[in-house]
Amino acid sequence: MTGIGGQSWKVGQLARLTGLTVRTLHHYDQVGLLCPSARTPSGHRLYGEQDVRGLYRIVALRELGLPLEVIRDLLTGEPDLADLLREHLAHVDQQLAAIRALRRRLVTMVAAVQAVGPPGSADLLVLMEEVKKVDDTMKRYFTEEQLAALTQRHEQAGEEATESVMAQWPQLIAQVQAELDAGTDPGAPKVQALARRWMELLEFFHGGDPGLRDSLYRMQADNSEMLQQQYGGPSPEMIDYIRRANAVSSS
Amino acid sequence: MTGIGGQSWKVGQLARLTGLTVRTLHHYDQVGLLCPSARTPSGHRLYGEQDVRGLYRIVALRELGLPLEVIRDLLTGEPDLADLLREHLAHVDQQLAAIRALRRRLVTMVAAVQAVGPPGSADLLVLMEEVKKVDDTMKRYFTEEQLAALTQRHEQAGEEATESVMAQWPQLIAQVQAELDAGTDPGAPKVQALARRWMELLEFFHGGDPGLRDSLYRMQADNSEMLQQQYGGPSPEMIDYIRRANAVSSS
DNA sequence: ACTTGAACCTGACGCAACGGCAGGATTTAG
DNA sequence: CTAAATCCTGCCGTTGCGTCAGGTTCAAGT
Repeated sequence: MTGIGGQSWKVGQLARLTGLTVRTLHHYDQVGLLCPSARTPSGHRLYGEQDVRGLYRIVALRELGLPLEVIRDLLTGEPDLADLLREHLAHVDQQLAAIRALRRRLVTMVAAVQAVGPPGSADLLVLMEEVKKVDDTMKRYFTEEQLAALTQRHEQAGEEATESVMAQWPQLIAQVQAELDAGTDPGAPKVQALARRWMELLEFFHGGDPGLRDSLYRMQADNSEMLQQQYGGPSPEMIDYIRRANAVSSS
Repeated sequence: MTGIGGQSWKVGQLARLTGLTVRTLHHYDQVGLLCPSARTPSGHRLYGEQDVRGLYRIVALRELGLPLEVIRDLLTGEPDLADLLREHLAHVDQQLAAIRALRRRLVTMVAAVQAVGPPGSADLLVLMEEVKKVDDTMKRYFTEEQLAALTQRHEQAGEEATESVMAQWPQLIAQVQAELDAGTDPGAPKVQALARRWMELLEFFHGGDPGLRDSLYRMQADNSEMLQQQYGGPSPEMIDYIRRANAVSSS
């Protein structure tokens, strides 16, 4: 009655046809998502053409990440697909934000671990606290988009490049500190070269984006002691020294 | 024996102390992740200082998204935290890529649905096919980073701006088509204005990024018929017309 | 000492979307 | 007519707990 001699499939055939598993079709039957419109006298499931079409719709909606229950509700009566999708999109965005935050912390943690070696169980806590502090600090100074941009740039540059740049900082800081201690004039060629190198390395982070650059500077200025103590970052004096050096060259 | 008069906590106290739930502590005991080092004669759990420290480490690792089983293995014997974290990071990256792809499809789908109205069940399949095709096409012409940048820009611009820009395209295309049909010279002021408007709207997408712009142009050129039929995109002739108009103004 | 309310215990089901197995019936090819 | 393939139903396992349920113990007030 489901069709005038319409074709029909058994579970295994339908499974091969659609790339799903037999178990999945059983499951969909069980939860009332797709019940075969017929059965053989012995109880074998028989799917008609309507069923197959329905299945394809189910798969389509499933690929959008919708839960089966929602799909079922959608197929019986439609409480507005558009609204539902937008709502789902918001949910996906939340997940996305969460997993991006997780990734940030993980990256920081990996960097920290390979920088200071495997933490001796007690240090793990301290390390995580630091990682969280860094993460919070970043979040205070950068928008979600800017953080994504930073991550992007680092991915694009590749790991070895990032490590290379990171490795050059302590060296550069030491050199500048030496000149600062020696009282070298900011206008001296040596200091000018160092300042240029400094800006190049910074460029790696902000990529020329003025928004990123400003955020970076503000974070630097506001948290210089913390950065200095925890990561051997430059002191406020050093920042000022470089600033003066740049002022000389641009005047 | 666990300490010389060391302090101890009962589940509820520890729960309040750490912000976890009693059930969670029960669970950690059950799976062997954190078994209290002592019990009262009647069986109430007593956590010592060591246990509390252990718990904090567990929470720290949990916040990195590590599964409890892995955390347990880490705490008993350490199969190198650094490797483990890197491995986990790779896993997180996979999830990230998956959810980004999902988000892309969802956004496309939402846009399509609100553009053509709620699909009449049968159309849903066609729509999804189109969405997939668009997604595949985008993936062929843009790198993952570029796609992220596109999304970012749209998020930054806000939904209403995006919709506004999208709404202006058909109008602009119609106007250009009219001039094209009328055989107006590409150098005519009217056409010049339209061409400038054209470039402005395009700017909204590539945001001035040359890589994005090139990808966009290549995709346009390679898939003009498809875009034209499916989305009322401009014809190759129209593209050429605009190109000539731009050539005039830049010469 | 007695009562009462708060805190504690163990055990078990639920969730999301199936995977995988067991044990038995049926279909189909040779 | 037999053997292999396919089908059936039902149940446990997954992840990290939430949420009862039914019973015991603790701490305080009278």
